[in-house]
Amino acid sequence: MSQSATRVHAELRGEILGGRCAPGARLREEEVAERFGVSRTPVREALRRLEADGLVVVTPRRGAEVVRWRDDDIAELVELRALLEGHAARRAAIGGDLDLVALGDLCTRMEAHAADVDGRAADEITRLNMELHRAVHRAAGRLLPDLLVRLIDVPVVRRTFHTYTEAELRRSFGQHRELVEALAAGDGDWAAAVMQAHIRAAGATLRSTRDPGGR
Amino acid sequence: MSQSATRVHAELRGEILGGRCAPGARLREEEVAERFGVSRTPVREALRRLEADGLVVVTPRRGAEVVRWRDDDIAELVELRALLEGHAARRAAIGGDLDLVALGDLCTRMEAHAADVDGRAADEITRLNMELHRAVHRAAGRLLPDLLVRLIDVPVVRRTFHTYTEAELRRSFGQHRELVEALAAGDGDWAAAVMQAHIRAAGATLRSTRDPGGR
DNA sequence: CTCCCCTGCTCTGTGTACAAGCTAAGGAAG
DNA sequence: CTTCCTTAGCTTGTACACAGAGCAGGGGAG
Repeated sequence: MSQSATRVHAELRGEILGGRCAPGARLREEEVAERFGVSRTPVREALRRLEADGLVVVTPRRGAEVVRWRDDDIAELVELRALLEGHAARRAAIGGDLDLVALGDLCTRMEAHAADVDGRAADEITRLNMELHRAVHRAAGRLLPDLLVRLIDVPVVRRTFHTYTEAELRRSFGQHRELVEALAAGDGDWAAAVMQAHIRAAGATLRSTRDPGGR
Repeated sequence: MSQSATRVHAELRGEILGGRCAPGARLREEEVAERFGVSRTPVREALRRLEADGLVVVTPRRGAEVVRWRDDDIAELVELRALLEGHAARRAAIGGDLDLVALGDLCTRMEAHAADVDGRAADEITRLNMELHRAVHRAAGRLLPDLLVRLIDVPVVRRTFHTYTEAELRRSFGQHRELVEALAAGDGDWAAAVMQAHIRAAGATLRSTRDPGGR
């Protein structure tokens, strides 16, 4: 949209996803405006877009505050991702036009970081992973990507790859390879199944990380 | 959020959904502002919210214009609704707490309008129908309703019940009754199947209306 | 001592003014 | 006659100012 508003939106988004903004923290317009060196107008627009992304909740006369995620929400989120991304994989395998070579390249680049998960590699893996998923979404339709925006980059996702064990990481990469293979074969059911497993496995890892003792 | 912005948003939303705004029509901020007797500020916010709803597309230096729906989009939309609403019905049947009496009451009130579809009844049926679906969505989770906002009240939906034959209308109402029965029985698969059929039947009616000769 | 009311402050909601960018139309040159 | 450049108009993007609604803190009364 605008220059400043877009920039503020992206910055705040990064801060929230990166955990640098505590859940429940209030985002006062003037404070944010001063911090970014702009007026309140673009800040207001940025906050509204964050609300549309589901990252903040804005109450009529109280302003915006960073959304709090409950455990129930996380579970529902994994469920919906599995459903929608599975559907996306099926559609992409059947009809979507996607660059299989580029997808394979993404896999290769992710696997190159398999050794050093502890360093900055996790961020890069997160980025590449998101790029791969997005490519599948785009191939699946026009409306689907916009729907998934509210689900894919939720706060917790940001930290996911940091907490992966090497075994989990290899499984994840293996599923990526299998997904590409299923897409290449044009097998919708296969692609959907792999994607569902992929998402649910990530969900399980996430759950064990946040709640080590089980439920 | 605000008073004026909320009002303008609701009004414009109604105009777009009601077909009083032609697809592709540009919505200039000052023009809208003058029409509603407010300044550009709340209008801007209303337009951004419409963008979040997927009802307008706003291009950086060109402003907002009413979204154009292609036939492909409609098909994808029905697909996604069937997927997500089916999921919602399953979740609602299994765990969600919903007022079954109230749902039955909604069915009764809809059926009362079965005779005169031609009059103002169609609008009332649309409203009641939406209320019933929303109740199921709410019972299914916290994130789901927000996702479905972008899908449920798309322009074409508005005109749906006007074009229903009496037979189609009866089938639709019958499916509502069956859905409530499945929900009462706590049978997730049953509820999901009925809902899927319900959505896809509506999609078929929609398709035959827009494209009488078939594909 | 406690509870209620009042007052002051803070923050959002809205109005308005200015600046920047895009589009299109008109004129001049090849 | 065609094409490119320039310029003018329109529309959005941003900054700033004011008004109104909550909320908190303090003071007074019971």
